[in-house]
Amino acid sequence: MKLSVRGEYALRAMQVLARDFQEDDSVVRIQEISEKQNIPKRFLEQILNDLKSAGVVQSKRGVAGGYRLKRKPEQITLAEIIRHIEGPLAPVSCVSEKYYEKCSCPDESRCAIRAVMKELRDSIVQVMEATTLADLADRARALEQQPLNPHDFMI
Amino acid sequence: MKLSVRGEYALRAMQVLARDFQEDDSVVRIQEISEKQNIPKRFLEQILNDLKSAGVVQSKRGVAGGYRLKRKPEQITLAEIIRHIEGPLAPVSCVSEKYYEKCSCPDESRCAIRAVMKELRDSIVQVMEATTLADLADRARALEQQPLNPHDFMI
DNA sequence: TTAATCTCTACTATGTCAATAGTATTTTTG
DNA sequence: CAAAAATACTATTGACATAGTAGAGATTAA
Repeated sequence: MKLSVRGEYALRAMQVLARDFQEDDSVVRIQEISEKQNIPKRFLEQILNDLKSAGVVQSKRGVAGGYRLKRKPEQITLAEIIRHIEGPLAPVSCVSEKYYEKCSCPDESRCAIRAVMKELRDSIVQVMEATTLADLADRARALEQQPLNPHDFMI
Repeated sequence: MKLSVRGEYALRAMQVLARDFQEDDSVVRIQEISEKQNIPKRFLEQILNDLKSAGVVQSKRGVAGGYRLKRKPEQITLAEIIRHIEGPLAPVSCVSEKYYEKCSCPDESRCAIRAVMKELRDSIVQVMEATTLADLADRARALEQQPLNPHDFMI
């Protein structure tokens, strides 16, 4: 059920771009994202390049180059990012809406596991479609306000 | 976010054992599970062996040998099975209750992604903890009643 | 022209999926 | 009681995907 490291890095990189997003053409260097998030730089390059072909980010080459979100943070969901990096959100492909593949079981229509996996897919998709990069940035800003570990504030 | 093939096979095998479960000492042969579910036999052996050390099934060797659930189907959840086969249910280890691991991000307590992943973990755990092998067997029986593909019955 | 940056391709290491082969145990049968 | 057959058990191996590294090239600003 785990996200791949690739997928996790992608989300963390997008969180940085979302947090620093401005309407002008300002970009953030790979180096900077890499340092802020402890992500291996060369690996991050590949991931950002993927997200570029996916239309999530755009890049500027050369000396003052870097990456920025191609659309507003409100218009990019976590689901979109993960689908481009990892493929289906569904735990098994036979319940995927966007990447359906027949599974090896004898009769999908009578597979009880498939029924449960559909429920699971729905809850996963629900969360990932509902959360945009803008939400992420808002939350990040809120968390930055807290001076200490949030556990200390739980009543 | 995908289940490994191993995990999927484990669930499908347990579905068979749950469906055929009886209070006596009857066992089901690997061969039979393998045929019913189109799972490579030799691979299934390894998976069932894992589930044996996990205390989910028990085995009987020799001519009339095979596998059976070690406990009643009501007492085995999908969460237990997947945790033993795959490890954490959480999409990233830094939000796992049972298998927590520090992640590489600079400050977990201020990571917005982590907050979202926690929500996701909760919905996943909710479904997997709530579903027992008895539920699966009930659903399987109900689906067997339906003569045709359930899509045909949706209004 | 130089330096900083992204881009592209290739390579390595590790882990997972799956198949293969052989071993150990139990029941049946002669 | 011993041999044979059926079954679970264990270890090894190869193919493929994932994670990460490396080098050379292309583009841009100063």
